[in-house]
Amino acid sequence: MDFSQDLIRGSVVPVILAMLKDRPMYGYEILKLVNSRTNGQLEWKEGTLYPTLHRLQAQRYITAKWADAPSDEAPGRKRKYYSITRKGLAEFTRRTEEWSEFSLAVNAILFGCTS
Amino acid sequence: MDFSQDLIRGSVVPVILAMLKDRPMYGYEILKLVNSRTNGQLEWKEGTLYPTLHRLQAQRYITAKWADAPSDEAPGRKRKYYSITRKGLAEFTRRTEEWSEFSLAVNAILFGCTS
DNA sequence: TTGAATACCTAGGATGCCGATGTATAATAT
DNA sequence: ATATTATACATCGGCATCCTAGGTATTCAA
Repeated sequence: MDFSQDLIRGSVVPVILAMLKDRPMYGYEILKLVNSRTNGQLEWKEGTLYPTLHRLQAQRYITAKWADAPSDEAPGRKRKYYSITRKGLAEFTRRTEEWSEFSLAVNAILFGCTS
Repeated sequence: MDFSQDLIRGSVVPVILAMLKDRPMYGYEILKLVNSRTNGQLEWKEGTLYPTLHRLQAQRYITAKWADAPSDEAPGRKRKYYSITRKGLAEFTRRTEEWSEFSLAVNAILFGCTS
């Protein structure tokens, strides 16, 4: 199944924040992890991810820091690591609640429950 | 809770098709019913609904027919009733399945389940 | 008769996903 | 040696679509 752009739109920000909630990550890593965590169902494009990261940074939900990749991983490579801020954590909570209520409302209509 | 536009976008078409699956309806009716069925959580604007109905009609997912409102309901009023087509029904099925898989994938990331 | 509710409509602004394209380096294959 | 792939970052413009703001017209209650 290849999800429509309109579905993707609503999920990019909350999913990024959810990823960074656990630990700092770099863009390319997020891209691959979202892909593998959903068995290729959520397959973001780079043209979607990178501008979104910059936007979240401008909104102070995340911070960025260039650093060397660990020498036992990818020696000599530079990566841009993103971390979630306190403000971003609050936004994550808000977005997650929003998603929960939203998906409940949509499910109620799509799958009956007209009681 | 006031849902973001990005969340709304993915749901408008499947929800309309779900409504019309049961019976023909007119635009204003859909607007009010979506609102009440979700306790005001999904509150579409007219500028969202009407262009979408026209688009769905152009795509042959629904058909439109002007008719008088029932005399015991709103005598003298004209309404534009929309019905779902066979093609629209197939699209509804496709969209509903897409939504199910999508929300599962998003939930998996937002609420852990990293197993 | 004034307002609200019903019932339809569109134009244009704003937003954001994606295809295409670009840069650069490291690892791998031929 | 050289070509290709994978890693890792980035931007631009096209396109779709949600919403604000405005419009028309009718019915009904205050």
